[in-house]
Amino acid sequence: MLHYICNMGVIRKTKSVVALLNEFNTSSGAISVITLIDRLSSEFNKTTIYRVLDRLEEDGVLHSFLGKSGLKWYAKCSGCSADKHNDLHPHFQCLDCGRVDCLAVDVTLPEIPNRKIEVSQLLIQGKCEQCFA
Amino acid sequence: MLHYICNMGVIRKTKSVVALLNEFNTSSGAISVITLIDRLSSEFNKTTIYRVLDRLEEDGVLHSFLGKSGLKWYAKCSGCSADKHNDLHPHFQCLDCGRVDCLAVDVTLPEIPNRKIEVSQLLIQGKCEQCFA
DNA sequence: TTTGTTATTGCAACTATGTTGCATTATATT
DNA sequence: AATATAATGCAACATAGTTGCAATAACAAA
Repeated sequence: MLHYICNMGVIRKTKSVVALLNEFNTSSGAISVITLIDRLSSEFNKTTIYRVLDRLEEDGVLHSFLGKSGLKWYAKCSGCSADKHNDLHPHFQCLDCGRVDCLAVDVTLPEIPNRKIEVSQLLIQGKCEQCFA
Repeated sequence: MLHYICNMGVIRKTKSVVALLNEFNTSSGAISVITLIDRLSSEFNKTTIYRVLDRLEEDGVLHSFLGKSGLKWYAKCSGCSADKHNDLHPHFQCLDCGRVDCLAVDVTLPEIPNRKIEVSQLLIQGKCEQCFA
């Protein structure tokens, strides 16, 4: 059940951690914090949800990014650890159904003279596979 | 002085419009809404500032995007009108000084099968020309 | 210049997302 | 079982942005 609890550092296997990991294991794609709070706020305080997500991100289990309108989303990391983060893939948000996915695609950033690139965030919007009829 | 008031549709030349356009004419680069409110809130209500920025964007005078942490930024449009928006350039945010600029660079988006791309937002972060010693 | 239309503004109250401090509880270690 | 401390809940707070509405200002037309 807890596929992602392996080398989780200082994270304890609490009910909220289990419940949140379960959310990400039973659905592909990314989930917004708002959605998680909607689903779990009868069981857990929203502060707890924010903090557990923080910890899971620190440990490389999840990664976060901002969707359109600045809301925070989380998704399972593939190939990330607490040491190294592979967050540089783009995210795709469907303008019809709202679904958000990680794209397993390499982005070639443009050459920018005299600047040092450290992070990049690429959010692509359009119609997803289901809504693109 | 009012370089950008030309074909402004239904926009009236009010004091707040003049003041906001002046901010963008006296500085290159993008300005966050928060900064604009800081600078102008003794003269204008923040609601007014939000609404004028909205209108200027609708008219193609400014364009907006979200910086890191989801804050809204505005910058002068070059080559935009109320009809057509050329927002697809990336934005660069300096992690040292906080400065944000539009990059005059074409981005080649990756090919994504079975999806229709409508918008994309690319935020690059690192060290800007000044801070990159 | 005056008048009339309506776009624009200020204000106050509100919404929504996210954060903080602290006392209490639960987890893992010994 | 005892202990150390990570994790939680709660309440209060912080911040960005929005809404409704009455008052005001900009512009066009007379």
